[in-house]
Amino acid sequence: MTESVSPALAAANARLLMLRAELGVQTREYSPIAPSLAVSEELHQAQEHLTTYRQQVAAVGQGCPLSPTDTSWVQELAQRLPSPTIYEPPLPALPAAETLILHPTLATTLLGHELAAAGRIYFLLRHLDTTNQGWVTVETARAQLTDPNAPLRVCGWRRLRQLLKDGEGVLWQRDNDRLWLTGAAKIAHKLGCQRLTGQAVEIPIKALLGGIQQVRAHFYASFHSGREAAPISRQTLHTVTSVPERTQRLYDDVAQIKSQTNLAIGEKHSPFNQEERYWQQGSGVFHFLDTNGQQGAANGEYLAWQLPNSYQGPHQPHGQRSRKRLNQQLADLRKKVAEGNDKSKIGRVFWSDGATATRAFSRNATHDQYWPQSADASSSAQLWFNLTRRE
DNA sequence: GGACGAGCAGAATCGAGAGG
DNA sequence: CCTCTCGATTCTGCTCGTCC
Repeated sequence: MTESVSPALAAANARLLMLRAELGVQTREYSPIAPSLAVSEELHQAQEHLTTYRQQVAAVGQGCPLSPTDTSWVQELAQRLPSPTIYEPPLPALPAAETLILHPTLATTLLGHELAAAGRIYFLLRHLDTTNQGWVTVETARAQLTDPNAPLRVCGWRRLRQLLKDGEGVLWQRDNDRLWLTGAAKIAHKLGCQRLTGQAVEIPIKALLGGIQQVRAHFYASFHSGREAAPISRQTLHTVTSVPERTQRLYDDVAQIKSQTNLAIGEKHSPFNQEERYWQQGSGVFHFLDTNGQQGAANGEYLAWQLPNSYQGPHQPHGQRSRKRLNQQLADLRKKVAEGNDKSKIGRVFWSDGATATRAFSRNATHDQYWPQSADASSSAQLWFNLTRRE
């Protein structure tokens, strides 16, 4: 886009470039005061609005006697004219992307370190850094995040100052008037994260603009969005996400996480295996009467027990590539610090099909392995087959 | 009895205004 | 820019009920 520039401004710009060259400061590609696309678009809309109104006035005015002595036509014209509507320019638009990429492990780690509020600021600053230069000025942050008219307004300036203090050294480094944003891998490393698990997900910017509860809820929900919908207990979720069970249920509602009841169908019922199963599963075991004959003959009696729920998050997965890259960066950072690797003693027990569950069972028969039965639309619960562990 | 949902009350935290 | 205050919002522990 080429625009004419006043000679004085052009001279001043040339002088600035010369001074920068003398000081050895690198100069970016400079576009001389061309109005931004958004501004010229707004101007164009306002002009169209004015043109339309002029046409309306001209159409109504035709046929009116233009006598300088008789001014009654003025009142008549005023009654026939449409009342002019005030042109209201649109609110400043959000940067082009309306979603941001969030790694569930990072989100839950922020929750665990009471950094959800500061984390929200971090992701919004990343969003504001449209050129990926790695920093945002404090002035920009203040204008975009605290101004009552700003589309990204989430708090007052005083609260922003507190949050900038909270995230200092972890989420960003403040250098006079700039906030240098820390990379995702470095944040994870600083917060003691071993590796990123689950798929990155796309979170709508809108989700970060509500109350802190909504933000926390979406951070929590990203954990479900980024993993398979395998059963997981509230207790395990508490361990993994640091969100108490009561709060998890609340977040389920806020972030619209879908939950699914799961039931495991075991062997045919007999007094002997009932005791055995009680011993293994505890008192959650109950009598399942198969009236429809889904497991074999109709009205067969089986032992069954309730498994933890499975959950489906509201966000779209983003793919594996960025996670692999970040895990490589994390591994590089970890090389500098000697530490053990706490591998799970149990490992995966829920599988998508019987074949993989059987293979897993053949490798390790010390734990039950489960795979889902084909879904029954009439039932609210998902039923699971299982292979029983051998002691 | 385990897992879950729901309601309630008190605690904790947040956010804004006032004043220095 | 900091501290204090206070109302609003959010979180959490407790209890009870339901389902299997």
